[in-house]
Amino acid sequence: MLWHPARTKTLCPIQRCRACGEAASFQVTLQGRYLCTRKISSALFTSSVVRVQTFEHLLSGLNEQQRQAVTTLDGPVLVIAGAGSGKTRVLTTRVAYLIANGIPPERILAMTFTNKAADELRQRLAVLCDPWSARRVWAGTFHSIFARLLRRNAELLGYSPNFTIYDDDDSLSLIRRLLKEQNIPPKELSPNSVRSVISRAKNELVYPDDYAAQTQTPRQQRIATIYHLYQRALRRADAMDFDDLLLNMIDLLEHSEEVLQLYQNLFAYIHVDEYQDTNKAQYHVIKLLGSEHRNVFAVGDDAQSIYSWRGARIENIFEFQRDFPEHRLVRLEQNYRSTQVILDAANALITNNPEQIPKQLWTAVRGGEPIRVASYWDETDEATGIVREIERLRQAGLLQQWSDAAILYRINAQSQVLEDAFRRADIPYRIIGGISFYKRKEIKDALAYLRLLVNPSDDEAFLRIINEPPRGLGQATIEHLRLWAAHHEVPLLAAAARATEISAIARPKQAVLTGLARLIATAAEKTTAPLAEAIHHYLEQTGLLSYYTAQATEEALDRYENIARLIADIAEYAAAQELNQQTPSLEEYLQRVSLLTSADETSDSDAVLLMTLHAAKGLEFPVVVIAGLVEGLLPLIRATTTDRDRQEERRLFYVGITRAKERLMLTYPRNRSTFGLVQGTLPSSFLAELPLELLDADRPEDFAPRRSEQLSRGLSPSPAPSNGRPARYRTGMRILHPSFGEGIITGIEGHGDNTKLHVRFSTGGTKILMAGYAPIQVLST
DNA sequence: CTACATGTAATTTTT
DNA sequence: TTACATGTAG
Ligand SMILES: Nc1ncnc2c1ncn2[C@@H]1O[C@H](COP(=O)(O)OP(=O)(O)OP(=O)(O)O)[C@@H](O)[C@H]1O
Repeated sequence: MLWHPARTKTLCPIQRCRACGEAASFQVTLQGRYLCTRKISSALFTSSVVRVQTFEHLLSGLNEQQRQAVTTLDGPVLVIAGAGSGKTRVLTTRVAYLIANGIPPERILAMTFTNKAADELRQRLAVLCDPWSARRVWAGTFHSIFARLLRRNAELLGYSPNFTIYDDDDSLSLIRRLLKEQNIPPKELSPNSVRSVISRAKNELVYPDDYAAQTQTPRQQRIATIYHLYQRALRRADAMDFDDLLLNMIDLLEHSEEVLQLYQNLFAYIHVDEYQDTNKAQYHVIKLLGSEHRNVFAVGDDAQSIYSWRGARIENIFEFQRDFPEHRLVRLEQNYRSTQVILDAANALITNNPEQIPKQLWTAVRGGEPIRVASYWDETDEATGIVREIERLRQAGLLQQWSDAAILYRINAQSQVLEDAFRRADIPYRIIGGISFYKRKEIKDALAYLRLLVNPSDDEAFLRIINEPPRGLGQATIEHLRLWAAHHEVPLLAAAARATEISAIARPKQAVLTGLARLIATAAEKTTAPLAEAIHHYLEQTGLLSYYTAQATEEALDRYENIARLIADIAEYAAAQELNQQTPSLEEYLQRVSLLTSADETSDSDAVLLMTLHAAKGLEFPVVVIAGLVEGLLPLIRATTTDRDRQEERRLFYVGITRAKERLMLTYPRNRSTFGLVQGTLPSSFLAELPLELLDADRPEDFAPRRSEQLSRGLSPSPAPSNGRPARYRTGMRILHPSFGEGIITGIEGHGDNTKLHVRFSTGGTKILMAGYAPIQVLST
């Protein structure tokens, strides 16, 4: 495995850029892997007393186990440890330690879960080492790092370096289009389910041909066809979806031995945070990159694995142990985040998951405030109660700043009521994630116009804007254009430019199309104008801006403002780039935007934070409120819920609890209004899994297990989870459904969570309802 | 081709 | 309750 600088030069622009940096130290380390690393580090240790002190300084904030993890430089290291035990701190310090040991920062790879976490890593490194080194480390999410690497090597895979990244919406509308072309009505095969099947397949490394080969049902065969067409369409549009970023990275590395060696050598040290939530494809890349030098450092907690629905595999932990048998396993046992009370509650909860790796966790913070469990009449009440409690804490001086408090919930929809309550109380709040700025319609439209400048083959973008603002181009015109484009195998934009050749389209519309194409082509030409200005001008030309200003409704004005904000954002980006002496480019901006994670949206205003439990992973707050502890919501129970899902819900709750440093409050409403119909709820069964003596509950009798149950729970380590659905259905039962009205059960199909009910409604129709999901009320047996 | 009206079904979590 | 999709009238 020798280094070939000459050959790599053409493949990897990083090497060329680096030439202006510190060539000397670079060359020394380039020769080999661990041998040279050790040589360098030992040389530094012996030659410089000052440096040794620096290392001590780095290690001073760590306990013995943490030090071991940090200072094990060579070979694989796996850190498996509970919440708040300092895993992220260990990872950060270790990167700093490597740099202090003379490892060039650009040879260190660190995969984080969000871009924000990567930024924080760099900020820490800037303090621990120096800002210049911090900036050179390869830190980011799997997706964003892979996107960068893929751009550099795009041609090798048959893409252009400016390939577009399709987000969920783009994929979905593409799939919709393909279904239509195949004459499959969305009712028979929902675009959403096709997308999720394809995505799941990709996460499992199942390619279209593999998938087609293993189809069993006609439905799967249809999906296989769509999957195939979908990949072809993506390629033609010079686009990748999120999953492709991972798959194509694998392709790239397996494509040529040379490229593989290049990156195996470049990334001499590989780090993965939140390792429990990596999927098969991600692990595959880790293995490809790390199998030679074996310097792979992974930290994680199986009890915090909450993304299995996205293909994450806890099994990757065990596979790591198998594939890197010589690894050093480090366990961290001291929790530095939470009080004893909070930690005890979390530990008690998680023991209900029999499959979790057992972990000891202790904290030096004795005692702590009991966990408040508050009950409210309904969700509005609940939100008001939470806000009042936050206000009370603030007044009592127990909340230094608003942002020391976070409200967590299971689904985004829950934020609405909370938002209203905060607004009423006039307390600053901020929603993390949810419908982000970049997902708004007008922003996506504007971005679609921009995408076309960078990638003229981007058909999804073109279809998005072809009649936005309205230009009188409707279904018929679009259909003709599409047929012609398909026939001539050119992108839609190119077809539009040649619209005069399409006789099926009326003259006036041809002119509109060519005009639009010319406008885009002109804007795509290089200008000397500053980026944001040029874009502003372009968006004005498209008519998008005037479309909104002309309407003068409040909504339209809002949209106009949002686009203005987008332009301001671009200007800000450009300024930041120039500050770093880098040229801003639209390409880079668009890539950044498409790879934003929900945690990334920054703002320094002091506000109470509202986010989903998923979004809270890795964060910590002095005060945490978890809202909506209602059976069916947390744990979320759907028709398809399995026991494994239930365990994941429990882990999700575990993640939530362990975000709290000092105070934890859990709330539930006794009634929930769904579609305007009020329904009684049961408190989450998870509440009964928390030791009662740690709680300060309004109505413990609502959820606490009865004495006899408590005894039996104590005896059997893994109680069979009750599935929290008290209603048992029988044929002949009379039931009430909020939208269908009264009906009689005429048949029952399947069992457990898959129970389907055949119900004949008094209104005449017969429906098949999912017993676990449908909001059914039993009237009589 | 667009705009409006009516009916329908629906609520996970996100890179 | 709302959001979206489909159908119909202009
Ligand atoms: N040795 C230590 N001494 C003091 N504080 C520490 C130490 N190690 C970690 N901490 C602090 O403990 C808190 C939790 O650390 P960190 O976020 O790294 O834990 P984690 O294991 O990554 O947590 P999680 O898995 O819950 O995300 C942080 O505030 C961190 O600064």
